[in-house]
Amino acid sequence: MAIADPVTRGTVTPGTVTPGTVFPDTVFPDTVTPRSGAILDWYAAHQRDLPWRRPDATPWAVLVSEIMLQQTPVARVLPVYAAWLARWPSPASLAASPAGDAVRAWGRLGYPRRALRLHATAQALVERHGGQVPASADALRALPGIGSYTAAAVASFAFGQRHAVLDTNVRRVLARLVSGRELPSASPSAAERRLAESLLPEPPAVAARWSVAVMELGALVCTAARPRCASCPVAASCAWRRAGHPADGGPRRTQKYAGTDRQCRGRLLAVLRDCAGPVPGSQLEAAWADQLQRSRALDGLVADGLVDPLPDGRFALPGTHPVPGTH
DNA sequence: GAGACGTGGAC
DNA sequence: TGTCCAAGTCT
Repeated sequence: MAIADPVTRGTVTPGTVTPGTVFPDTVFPDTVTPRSGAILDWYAAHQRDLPWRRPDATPWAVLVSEIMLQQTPVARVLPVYAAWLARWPSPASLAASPAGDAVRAWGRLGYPRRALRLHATAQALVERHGGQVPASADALRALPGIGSYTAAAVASFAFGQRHAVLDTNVRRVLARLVSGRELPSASPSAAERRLAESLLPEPPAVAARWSVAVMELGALVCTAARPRCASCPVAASCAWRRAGHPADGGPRRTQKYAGTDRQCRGRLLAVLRDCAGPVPGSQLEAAWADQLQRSRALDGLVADGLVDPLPDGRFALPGTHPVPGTH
């Protein structure tokens, strides 16, 4: 008789299978293969205890974590995440606050437009989804700041659905393990998406767990630099390792930061964030010497909705100060 | 599809 | 010290 253990072994028949036996991944189509089983086992033993992975994490909490984690290290997210959910435990609570409060609470996480979009998403959830986070990946994808990765991640991790979750970690693991390349391409291809879907275990709950397991493997073991192959549960079947760890193509374009508009925007917004109320233009002038660049950056911040220009010439975080004639 | 968009820790 | 890098999205 067959025994179904969806989390670790798939469907096996006692007497015909011994633990640790190596099969090609085609032996158990539509179930959990030995390779994915090895990753699931590794995850069970080595996963980090992160607040958004705990059973009491709400879909809203998972959504908040996914937005904060975009391009941002876990260690820097943790304290902001905790403070954010303590203050805004539901979409409705965030929607009821001014957007500028969200930008201020975002602190120095970076890419503050994420705070603005998360606030807009909270409002959309109240207006169109009864204040709830939708379980549908398509509905999630339609929300501001939520792209294909985040939609799949929330549908998987908050609702236990079966979606290919293609973040940079998963893409790097698959590039090495299956394609024998050191690094993934600049953006996910259709072939990559098909590959990720083909590797997904069939039961939705197992697929969701597998996705987070591969992400964790990429974050802790199969890292971009100095991968810890000696600690990897699937090193034996890794195409990149078997090929001798060939280095990927040419020079990666390194993005400058010092002296850019980006840095200037960051400085200006930091002044607004660290002041309780509106600030005069003179205070912003002190934050950046180059007048032309400062003016351009400030215009950009206003255009993005991150800064409100007040009639008296001062500047404020959005929605934190009444602007006459806007309603 | 290339470029814009923050920030700070690690090596 | 400078470069690389971290659970992407939008235009």
